[in-house]
Amino acid sequence: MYFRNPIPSQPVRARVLDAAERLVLETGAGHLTLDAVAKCAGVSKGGLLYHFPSKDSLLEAMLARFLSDIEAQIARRCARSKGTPTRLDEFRERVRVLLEPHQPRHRAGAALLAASADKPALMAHCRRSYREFVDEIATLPGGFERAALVQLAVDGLVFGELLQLSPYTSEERSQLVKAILKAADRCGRMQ
Amino acid sequence: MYFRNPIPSQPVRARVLDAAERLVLETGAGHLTLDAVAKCAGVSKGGLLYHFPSKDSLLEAMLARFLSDIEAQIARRCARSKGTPTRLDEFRERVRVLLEPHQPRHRAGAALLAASADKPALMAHCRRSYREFVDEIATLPGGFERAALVQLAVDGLVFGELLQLSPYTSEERSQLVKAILKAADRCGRMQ
DNA sequence: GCGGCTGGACCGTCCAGTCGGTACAGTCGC
DNA sequence: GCGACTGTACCGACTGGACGGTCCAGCCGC
Repeated sequence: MYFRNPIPSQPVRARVLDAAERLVLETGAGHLTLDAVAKCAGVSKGGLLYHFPSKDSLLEAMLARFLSDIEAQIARRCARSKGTPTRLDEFRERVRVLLEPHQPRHRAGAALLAASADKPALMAHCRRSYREFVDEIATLPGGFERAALVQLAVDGLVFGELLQLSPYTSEERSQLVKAILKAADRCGRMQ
Repeated sequence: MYFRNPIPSQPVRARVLDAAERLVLETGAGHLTLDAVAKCAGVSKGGLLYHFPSKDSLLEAMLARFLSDIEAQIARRCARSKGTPTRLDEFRERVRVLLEPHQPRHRAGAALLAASADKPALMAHCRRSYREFVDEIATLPGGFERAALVQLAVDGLVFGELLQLSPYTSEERSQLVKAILKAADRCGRMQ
């Protein structure tokens, strides 16, 4: 399993993962090839395959980084505020993290597109992770439904942008983000 | 342009498009190959290429069918109810159509994944179509924000399922669908 | 001089698209 | 009514390039 490694030395790996994400977003998940990634990351193909022995392992690493990055960012943001964070705090920070404007947060979501196109089986891990999250938000005062609806809206916006389907101007987008955050706040209130 | 053709004779074309959608969902957009589509549709490769002279044209046809199918279904559902349908009626029917349980509505959404993976430029057409829709819902009594949020939740649920990321049980799903429909109804009321 | 790391030539497979065909229905001059 | 010809639908071997992955010869810090 490539998920949850002790994180080998960073620089090359990180550059490769960055390159892979960029390629997915700029050329489409179907054009994510090892040669293109190597070129884009400034590594030789041999070098790439030394760090990621197969394309699958690259995809797994992309997903793993995507998941751990989100958690790390949420933790960092929660730590910044005083006191121990509540479930609601975490939920709100997650929404904020996911909705951060385009660069570079979205780049990470590219991992989902790439995995789904190339090896849908890899999505199982993310689905489990999503499930744990859903189980947690179900304990919010507002209940499962309210929080899940907010999360769905977040997903809709993010996926729309990842697929280049989102038609919103940046003003409309920030208007929507504000509305979603407000809805997230309501998840802390009993209904 | 392959969009908006006078619709050539159906049977083979439809079978091919069905096969392409199935392949995307079952094997991932990256495994949508002409040979696989031909085999799955029970046509020879030459036969396939007679109807769709290139892979791009197949993708365009998938998108075109996806878009026109949605409109057709909305129109059919609106026609079923008495009186001339209002904007709100149309909006609600759109939500219902998109959220119809898995088969075969989702199959059509596969077109989005395939196009985004293979030829992201094709998404522009869909984005424009989405934009027109957004402009329309902005005129609902509840305003742009409320309706857009509902639509985002719809998108989130659908894309989550297309990417096999959605972790919801079927009870949870129908609970969420009910909640989304209720929210759609609120779009008809002044805020 | 050894081991972690990099470079890039090379290989077999896969894939989009080509091409030369077959089959058959229609039609037009005669 | 018949043979020459045309257009439509379809077939599948083939090709050239791309792609994932292998192999091995270095390079450089220690």
